[in-house]
Amino acid sequence: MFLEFWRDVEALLRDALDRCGFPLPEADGKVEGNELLLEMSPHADLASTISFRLAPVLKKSPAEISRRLQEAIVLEGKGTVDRAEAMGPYLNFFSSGRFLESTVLEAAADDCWTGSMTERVIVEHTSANPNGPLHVGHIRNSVIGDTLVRILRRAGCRVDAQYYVNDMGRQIAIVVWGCGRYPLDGSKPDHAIAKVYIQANKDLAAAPELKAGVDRLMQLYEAGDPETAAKFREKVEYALSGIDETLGRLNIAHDSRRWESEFVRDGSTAEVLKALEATGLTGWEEGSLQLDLSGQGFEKKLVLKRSDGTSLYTTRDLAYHRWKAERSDRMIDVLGADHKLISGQLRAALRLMGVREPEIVIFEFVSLPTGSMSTRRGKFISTDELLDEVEAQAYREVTARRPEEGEEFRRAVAREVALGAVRYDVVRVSPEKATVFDWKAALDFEKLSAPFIQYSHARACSILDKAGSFGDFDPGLLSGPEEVELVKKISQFDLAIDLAARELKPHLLATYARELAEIFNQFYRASPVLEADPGVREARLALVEAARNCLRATLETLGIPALESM
RNA sequence: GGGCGUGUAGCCUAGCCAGGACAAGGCGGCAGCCUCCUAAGCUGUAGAUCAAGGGUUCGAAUCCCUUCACGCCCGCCA
Repeated sequence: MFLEFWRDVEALLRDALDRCGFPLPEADGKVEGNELLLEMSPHADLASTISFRLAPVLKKSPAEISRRLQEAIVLEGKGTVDRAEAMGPYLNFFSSGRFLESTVLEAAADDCWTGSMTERVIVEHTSANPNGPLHVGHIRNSVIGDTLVRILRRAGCRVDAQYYVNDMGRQIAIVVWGCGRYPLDGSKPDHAIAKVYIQANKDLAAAPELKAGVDRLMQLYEAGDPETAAKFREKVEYALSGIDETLGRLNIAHDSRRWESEFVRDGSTAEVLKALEATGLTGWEEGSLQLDLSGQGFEKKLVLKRSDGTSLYTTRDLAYHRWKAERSDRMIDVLGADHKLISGQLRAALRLMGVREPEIVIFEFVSLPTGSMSTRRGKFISTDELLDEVEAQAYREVTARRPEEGEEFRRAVAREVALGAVRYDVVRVSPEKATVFDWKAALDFEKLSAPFIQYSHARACSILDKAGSFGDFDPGLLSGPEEVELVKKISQFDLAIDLAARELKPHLLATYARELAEIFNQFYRASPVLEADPGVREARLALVEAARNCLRATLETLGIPALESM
């Protein structure tokens, strides 16, 4: 679809540059992959501003360069391109009727939504400490991570979504220690663990001498004491079962878990330490092993081993990343902004060891109107609570709109609308923006939201359902402006996926989804389908089918259920 | 104090990395559209010195410098 059009335009433009004897603009290393300066434009299907770049080199006006290029373009054999026009300094390209027709045919056949990437990718996301439930800060990690997984799969990659289980940290030792003092009540496992964790922290704050008990647990666990290991394993698994349940409500599942203790037990953490010592940049300070990263631009030394001999999160993480590097072509970590510094140090240390560095997607924090969240202090809105509230609101909405439907239908719709609303609300904002959680916005199901997109899909389904089967169609009859716009937007599915997959920007797909739904709704309003004249009716039905398939593929890639009725 | 990030209409956000054709959406405001395929929809309208100041450029929301505001980090926590 659109990527093919893009490649055809590139070929035409390169060829024209050749004919004119014009050079490619200086590749200043920044324009990588787009030295022809092609961009989306409201004035064309694809536009180039290359003439501006060439003007000082050729000592000609941009308009003249565009005119010469247009004259030099030979369309022959490029079926997706209809024409090129020099519009002042700009060079505008327009897609052909044949391109639009084949887009409708492919999309209606529902077999054009997977790209051609083939890399093996490991995406690590969520990886929350198993010391309590996911809260509304964590879901940003989970939703961005899972959406990236889905986008990369859609692009063609083989993806392994991993949860890195922090079972060796102090937090977990505190949980295990706390469980020795307080029973877990019968509530949802992750919530029950949090209660003990919060109480244990209070105890420790009140009586700091108790800390020794926690330290001792950490040492025993690191040493591999079987009884301690069983306790840790049990509590962590218990918390994870609750976390998994919540993730399930969000339509998120990991393919595998890696426990950080694995990397201590199998000796790879020790190997990493050895490899780092071989760089000559490590040293012992006050009994702890530290790595000097000043050559990599980090002032602070990185502590690799505590003075009591136990390892630290970062050291184990280095072993984990070495493991991942050996098993993937791309590895991607989704991390909160608080990990910016440490992940930079991690990359620097990997560089020193000659291990490929991960691509890191950093997202800024979600805070409450009253301030930042904290599991330790019990100050958070849990994801479960959020989903419950949104679901209740969705239930009220669907009951008001579809009173004739049964309880089961309304419950099911409410659940899927709520899940979609929460996911979309998170994914639509670019990760580098800090956000403040807002109940009112979370419960708003209007235009800039998942239900808006789900609704478009349901409308398309409704039309197709009423139409039943229909015969051959001529896509050439789709010439109204709303029809053409819709086809063009459908064709851009592969572009949206490709861009989001290469740049790891899931919010680009959220934007695409909104635009697609919006254009479908405009088409819906302007173009009767079932009552259209024979011929036009079949063509429009095919377009509705194409749009339905595209909406469904887009929603699925966003992890949002594509409801057929709501 | 140092590092990183953010600042776009009353509110939330896209665009910024790869500078170019009128700064794009949503919420809220105002005005319309259901004898017609689901109105969770569609149409119109008002609302922006793109934080401030300087610079680079034929051209800056976008690049550079300074300042201000907010967030995060600077732990033998994760």
